[in-house]
Amino acid sequence: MQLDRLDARLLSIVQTHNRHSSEELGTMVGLSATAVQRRLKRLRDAGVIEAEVAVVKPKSVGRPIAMLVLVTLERERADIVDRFKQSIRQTPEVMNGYYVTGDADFVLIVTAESMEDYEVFTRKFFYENPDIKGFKTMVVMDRVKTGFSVPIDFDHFS
Amino acid sequence: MQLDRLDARLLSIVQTHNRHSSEELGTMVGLSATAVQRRLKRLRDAGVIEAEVAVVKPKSVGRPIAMLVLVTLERERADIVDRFKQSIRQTPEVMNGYYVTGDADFVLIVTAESMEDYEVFTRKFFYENPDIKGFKTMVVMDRVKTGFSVPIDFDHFS
DNA sequence: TGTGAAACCTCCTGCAG
DNA sequence: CTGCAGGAGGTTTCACA
Repeated sequence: MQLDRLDARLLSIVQTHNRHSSEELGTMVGLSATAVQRRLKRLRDAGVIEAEVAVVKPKSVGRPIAMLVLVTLERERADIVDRFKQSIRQTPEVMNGYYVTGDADFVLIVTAESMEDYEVFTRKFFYENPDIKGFKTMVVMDRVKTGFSVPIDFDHFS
Repeated sequence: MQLDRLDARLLSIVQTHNRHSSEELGTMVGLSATAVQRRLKRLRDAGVIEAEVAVVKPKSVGRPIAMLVLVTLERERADIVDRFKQSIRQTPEVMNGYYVTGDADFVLIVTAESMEDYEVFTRKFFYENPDIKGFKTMVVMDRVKTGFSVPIDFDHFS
């Protein structure tokens, strides 16, 4: 799908604040409310906007701590990789999972209620999985930047 | 703020799909539309809901690739750490930044338009920063799980 | 908590530029 | 593609029970 500068500006706004009215958005980018709605619908239907979500503070729901885990598989074979991707998707404690090149095969962000809780998690998720060669846990002391705001360069759009 | 089971159920819904009508939410959790809206407003005001955002597909806006970078500082001193946190917040290419214990001091998720673009970024962001001792780049081959869904255990709420 | 009313917003459609 | 206008339905905030 081909985007123009107005789409880009709308995206950069709604990706950080999705509760503006169409009229507000219209005055911000210089369009009518109707045009804004048409464009947002187009962006949603085309999958440019993948989802619209509320961000919940983890501490408020009893998950104050997070770990960053570097995972290495026994063998980097397609079926093993796919199987591990599946288990990532099915495990709610894993908030974030990346398949990467380099020292590790996967990098995960895992939330926990406590250290003991995380320890229990590692037993079930890592030690009982024969595909996993090893993992290294780094405790997250501060989530400096969370969120998924993509930098948007307006000059790249007509 | 004290949450109950209904709040927890509302949160678990809106954190993955924030476009339900209040009435839909009401029938899902067993409340009237008005009560749902009152609760959501309370959760927003209390900061339990930190933000409401649209998730934009990075590929659609010209940022098809991502790197995961392990950063080590020259010295882990409070003022140096704080200065680096600030530069993370001010740099849009850094989508995600964590201050961690262990082998590295920070872990970043950086988006780029291309490898050359990333190389330019590393010169400006890492090599020109005297606080940085070193960094190790891992190319993200697949973003298996992105998003911010916190696992919510309903049993933990009255 | 629920109900009901009023004001506003959304979303879709048709029409015109 | 744009804006304008109309209508159905959802949101949001009141007061009141």
